[in-house]
Amino acid sequence: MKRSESILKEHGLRRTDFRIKLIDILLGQDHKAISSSVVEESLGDFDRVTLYRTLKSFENKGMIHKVVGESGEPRYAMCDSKCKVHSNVEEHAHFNCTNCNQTFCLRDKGEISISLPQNFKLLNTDITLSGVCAQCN
Amino acid sequence: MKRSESILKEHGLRRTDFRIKLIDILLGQDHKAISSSVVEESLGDFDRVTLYRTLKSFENKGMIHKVVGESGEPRYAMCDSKCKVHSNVEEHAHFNCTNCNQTFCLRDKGEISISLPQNFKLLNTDITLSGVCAQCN
DNA sequence: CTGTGTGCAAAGGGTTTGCAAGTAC
DNA sequence: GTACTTGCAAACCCTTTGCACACAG
Repeated sequence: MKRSESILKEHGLRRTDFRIKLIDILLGQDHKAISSSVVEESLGDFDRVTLYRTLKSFENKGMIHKVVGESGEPRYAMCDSKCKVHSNVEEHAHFNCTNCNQTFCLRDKGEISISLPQNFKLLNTDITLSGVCAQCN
Repeated sequence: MKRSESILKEHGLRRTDFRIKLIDILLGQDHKAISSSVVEESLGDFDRVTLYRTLKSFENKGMIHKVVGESGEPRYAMCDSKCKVHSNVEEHAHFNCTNCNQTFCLRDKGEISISLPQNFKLLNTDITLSGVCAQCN
């Protein structure tokens, strides 16, 4: 069984062609988060509505996580062991290259020290770095 | 001259009723970033297109900064001395309350230590915290 | 067979564009 | 008077919803 198929089975979702293709695309991104429009380019023949619904269903199952960058355009990446978005905790930071506009999932969550106003309770930290990636440097 | 008017003059923009009203609304938020829909509620009689254009023009002038949270909904806040978005550097972190959904501009930029992949060049750090604010706590 | 998934059409909502009229300076 | 602003209408684009058909299990 392909990896994409076992991922679907693990999460109790039916193994359809569309979903397998989508997971394969996401798995092929090597820790980069891509937008739905980029997914579309790779999908070839597709229905946009199905894509949206499938992404949402994957997200709900904790299979993928959504990153919303400065542009507001949502991007998606497969979750791995360091990805616990379903419990509202981002386990890694993201990096957006200002040149090629690609978004990378970093291995590191990062350590942050910041002073909050009185009586504010911190639950989650979302860190998005930007700069120039290795390819563009 | 009102503060809002002098801000406009400083940035070389004409002092129209709409702009003065908008700046007054933003100044009245006490370091909270608000969405355009919230601005609309305060504006009363307004034209949405003018609002979008004015926000964009203010942003380009470095008078306000835009924060895009997890929802992807853009929010805006007046810039102060600690706000240098026009040079692509965020000088403070943001905090989003998961209860009241308000976004606060923090005084602190925060210190972060994180390891980047080889040859990545870091230019900017965007930190968005979430949790419960003092009012909701 | 049954419930889940997909495709199509249409609606919804936020944002942008074009253009004519209005107004700050 | 001139260039900048505004208001209105319409276009755009992404996303969601409704519903009938298709298909995995």
